[in-house]
Amino acid sequence: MRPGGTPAQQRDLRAQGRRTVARLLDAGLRSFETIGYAATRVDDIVRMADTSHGTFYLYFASKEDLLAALAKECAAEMEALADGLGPVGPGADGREQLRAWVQRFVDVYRRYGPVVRAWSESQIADPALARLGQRSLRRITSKLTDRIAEASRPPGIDPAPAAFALIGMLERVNYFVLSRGLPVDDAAAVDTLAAVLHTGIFGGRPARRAPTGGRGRR
Amino acid sequence: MRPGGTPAQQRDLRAQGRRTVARLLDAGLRSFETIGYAATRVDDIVRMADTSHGTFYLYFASKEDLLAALAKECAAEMEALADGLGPVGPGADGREQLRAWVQRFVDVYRRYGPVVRAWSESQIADPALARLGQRSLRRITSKLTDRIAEASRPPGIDPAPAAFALIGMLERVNYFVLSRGLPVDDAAAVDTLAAVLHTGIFGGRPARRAPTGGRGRR
Amino acid sequence: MRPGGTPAQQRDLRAQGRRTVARLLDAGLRSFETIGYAATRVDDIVRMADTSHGTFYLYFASKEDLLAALAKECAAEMEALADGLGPVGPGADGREQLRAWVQRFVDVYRRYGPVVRAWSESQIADPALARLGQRSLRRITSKLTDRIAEASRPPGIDPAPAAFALIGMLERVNYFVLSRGLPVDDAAAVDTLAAVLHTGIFGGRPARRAPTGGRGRR
Amino acid sequence: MRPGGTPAQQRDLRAQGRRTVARLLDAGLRSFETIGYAATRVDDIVRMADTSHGTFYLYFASKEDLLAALAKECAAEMEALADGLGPVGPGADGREQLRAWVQRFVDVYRRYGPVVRAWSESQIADPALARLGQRSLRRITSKLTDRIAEASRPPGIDPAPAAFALIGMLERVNYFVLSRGLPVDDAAAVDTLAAVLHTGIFGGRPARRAPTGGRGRR
DNA sequence: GATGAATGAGATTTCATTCAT
DNA sequence: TATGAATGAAATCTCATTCAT
Repeated sequence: MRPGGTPAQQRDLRAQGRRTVARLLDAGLRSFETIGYAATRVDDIVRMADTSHGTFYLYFASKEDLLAALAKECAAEMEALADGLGPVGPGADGREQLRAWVQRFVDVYRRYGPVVRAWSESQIADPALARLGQRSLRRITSKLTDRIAEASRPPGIDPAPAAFALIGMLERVNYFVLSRGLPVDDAAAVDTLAAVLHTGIFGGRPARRAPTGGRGRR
Repeated sequence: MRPGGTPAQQRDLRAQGRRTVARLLDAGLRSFETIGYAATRVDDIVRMADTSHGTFYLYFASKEDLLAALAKECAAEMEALADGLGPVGPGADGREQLRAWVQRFVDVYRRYGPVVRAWSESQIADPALARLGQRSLRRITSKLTDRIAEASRPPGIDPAPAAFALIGMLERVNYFVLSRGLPVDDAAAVDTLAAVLHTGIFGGRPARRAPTGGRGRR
Repeated sequence: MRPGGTPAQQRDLRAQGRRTVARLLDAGLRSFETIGYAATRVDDIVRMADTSHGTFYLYFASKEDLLAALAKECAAEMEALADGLGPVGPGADGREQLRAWVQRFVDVYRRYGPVVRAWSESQIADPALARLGQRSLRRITSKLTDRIAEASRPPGIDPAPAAFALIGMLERVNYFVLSRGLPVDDAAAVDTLAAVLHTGIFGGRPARRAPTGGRGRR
Repeated sequence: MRPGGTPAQQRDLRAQGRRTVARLLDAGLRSFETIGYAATRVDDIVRMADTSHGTFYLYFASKEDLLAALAKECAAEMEALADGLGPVGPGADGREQLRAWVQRFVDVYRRYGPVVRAWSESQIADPALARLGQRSLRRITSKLTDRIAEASRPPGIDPAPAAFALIGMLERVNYFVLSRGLPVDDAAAVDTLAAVLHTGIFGGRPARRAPTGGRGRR
């Protein structure tokens, strides 16, 4: 659990060491959240984790190594999420299932959003890390592509770009709403996202009468 | 036209100076595109613009100041784009109109994408710049919100989050496809985006028979 | 003791760190002495202290911050000096006491002269530093003003400007004689200063034996 | 009149050129006054003189060259001032004469104070300029030394250091009172300075009854 | 296991001076 | 005579990483 960076993996940590690793990972995540990966200094992380520079390098080979550790956690979560999406039918239950899945995405993103963003930021960076990201993104979109392809999707929808549209829409709306404090109600956002995806991508029939929405809140 | 940064605005430039400003802005944009804002050094910019550090600081107070100048241009383009979207009807012409608009977004983003991304990256950074971004985003989404609200949208769609979904989806797909070399055909992407938005957000009727879609991915 | 600059005060230093701070302070003082504050480069200081730029900024925020640290030491010394001046009587013992005090001023100035001068040089610069200087000067002159006011001073002497005259005369003569190599004997300078101050400001009677004196009024 | 710097002296200026030189000299003086010589940028000077960098170097070889031009003016004034001090008698007329002379010093210093200070600041700087300053200081103090030596000075007063004390006291008090806004009345300062010098250095008899002082203003 | 100290390469920024018009 | 543009050497400052205790 939470294996830490390269140097940490070459030893077997005791309880105290594992706690320190966790503190550093959390501090990194928090700082990436607040000021972004690029702007985060190792000093910020160790101050937040209430430890020292020396200790940081006891467990991580570099700042990027810590990002990589977080990224592995994040990739695992995201892939599990993608795998958790079953076939989406056109009816009300399909929509409801989609809604639940979007909600799960929100939960994961609330924790790992900073990592996802750091990933895009650190454009070329470490090739190994970049490959990890691309591989993960490919797995996720390929799973989604399959789900879209098998659905009774409307004409004009090409499954591959639609998968990118799906994941991109989720990511950005979550970013806008969670990280910036945008003036949008969370529940309404989840409902709307599910509706757009269902109707627009999975060929869902619009809900007869919207139990929650339709009143056009602003 | 292309007013340059803070120091440049306090003098009135001659033709030569204006040319240099333009060269620096272009070089900055190109470098942000290639290696990202964070990774770009002032040195990269001046080498690309074939001038000296001293000259850079004659026209811009800092790298962030250059970003701000580009951001103003970008905000103007994006707001014009938003204003250019007329009412979207549910029929084939509504869909076609949306497709054309998405294509225009692609064109603008091809130029200013790096700025848009830098904007999110440089999270809190300079407050004035952050405010500019928020104001601009608000204007754009508010315009889109109006268009969505007046359309015969499907139930379950709340216009405000839908506007964020719209712009977020466009932004990310363009980023994936344009900036990363993702394995998606451009035209198919535009068609699919237009279709998702039309059906999923503006309550458009699905096209009778999809002329472009259905052929799978590449 | 010797608390260092702003960054140093936010941590608690160990012995090694305190030694480094002291080395930097001494190197700064020496360089200010030799070539003046304005002409001193951080590079001069770190070379003299046999350390690196990085280390300098570990303990001081800037060259000015180091000056401020020295200034605090200097202000404390100067204020202690001012407090050490007792009532000055008109007789030989008053004169002798004044002479001893002037000699102590010389000793303090020999160490902190460069700081005093840098203080006036860096005219408005950092407002906090300027305020510190003004406050200190006010304390010193106010103490001196009191001593002058209580002495049997000659008519025409207003204590407040006289205090400035006293401190100004001491400062400049020390600067001329100590820092520039002006052709004046140190002991004669101290004697003369004490005599001028005693007779001219504190209403002292001229010394008994004197080839030119003896017209002994009062 | 106001010959300008080295480059200017190699041409003969027309009216317009002479006006520009004067504007630059004044701007320099004003800036030295406000923020000091070291902190003054050529840019400050040309902006204040409402002209350009190119023009500056048309008339002055460097920033230091402008200081040198001002310094020559200043040295001439100061030496004339020193020459203007006649023998100082011990009586009331001697004191009055001294008072008038101190007042003339104040007038000169009000204009050239910044130059005097820049002179001390720019410690080693250009050797030619340094020599000019030392020569001028020597002339002035030597003249003053003679006047002190010939006066019926009190015992314990060595003329050479006394001359430095005299000029140093005048300089600093003027600096404190004129340049810093110190809480001292100008007229009282002049009276007090004259009294201190007369009694303390020139062996003057104290005034019978003090017209201004004695009540110990603060 | 943990820490504060130190480093130095590299990035940013300044500014006196020269140049082209 | 005047100007804005350009320069580049030098100065300041940052920060990931290593080291000694």
